[in-house]
Amino acid sequence: MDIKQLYYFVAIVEADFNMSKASKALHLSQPALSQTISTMEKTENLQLFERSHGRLQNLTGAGDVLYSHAKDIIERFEAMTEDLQEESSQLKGNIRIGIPPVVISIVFPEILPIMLAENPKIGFKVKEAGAMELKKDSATPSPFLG
Amino acid sequence: MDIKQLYYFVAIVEADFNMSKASKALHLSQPALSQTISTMEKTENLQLFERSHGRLQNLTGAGDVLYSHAKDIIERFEAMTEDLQEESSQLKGNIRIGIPPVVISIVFPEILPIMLAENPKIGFKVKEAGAMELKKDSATPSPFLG
DNA sequence: GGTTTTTACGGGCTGCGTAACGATT
DNA sequence: AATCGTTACGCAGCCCGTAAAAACC
Repeated sequence: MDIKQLYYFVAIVEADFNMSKASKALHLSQPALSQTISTMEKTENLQLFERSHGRLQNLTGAGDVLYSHAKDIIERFEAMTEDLQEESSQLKGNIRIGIPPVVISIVFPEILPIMLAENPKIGFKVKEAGAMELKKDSATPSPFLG
Repeated sequence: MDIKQLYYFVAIVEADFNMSKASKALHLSQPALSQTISTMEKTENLQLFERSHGRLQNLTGAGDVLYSHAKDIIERFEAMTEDLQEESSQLKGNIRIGIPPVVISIVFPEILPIMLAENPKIGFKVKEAGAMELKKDSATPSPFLG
């Protein structure tokens, strides 16, 4: 059993037990889907769908059990994925910022809190000094990214 | 990302960040484990462990996030597996039972309710008749499984 | 030298697509 | 005829184990 299989299974249910429809939604060939489900049923030794007239008709009892669990797990799985993507997109490292007092009085209250909130992993080190002072201190091209 | 990978990851954390130890617990070669984690980190584009001195030392922030989610998902996954195994072990079909009155008076109250409770999917059809009558009706060897 | 992790390499398994078939409407 | 599902087949990708190396104790 595998997350992907849970996705496939749920997709079929939510495509009104129509494998062809589900396979399109999954961007997967229909035989691949059929085979996956078949393998699943054999491996777990249970029947998930009621089949008749060569079509899927409904969920069996076991299918019902699987469906509710699958929905739950998928939901949590996607929550995890979301959190992880957020982590991976978060910038890390240290940024030294030098701003003259006149500028910081405008920039700080508006921009900095947002940057800090969106990137808690960044260590901001703000140095407040006159323009002359900053120029001397900084050997890097930009006063904002050093 | 995959359930199996979550298992692997959690195993490492719970083996005190010792891959060799974890690999034994997982019945998996240590290089395979190392590679899986490495692939995971690259694929998801995040670092899960703090590494230094050629060892794993601790979880990173991202690792923390993954760990809590993973524990949760694994727990639910195992709950599902348990439920499914129960489904698959349940016997299905129909059983015709023929018992003479003298026997049924003993068997029914003691055994049958248990059988019914443990196997709700079975359709029990109990026929009560004298021993002679049953023998005539049944062409099958056992009076209990036909 | 003993642990621990990473890298390299090769083989077996599996998941998938294409194709063909079978069943139903 | 059109739709739906299963079966057959071949290939690419991966997962893993063995082996070897690198880093650290």
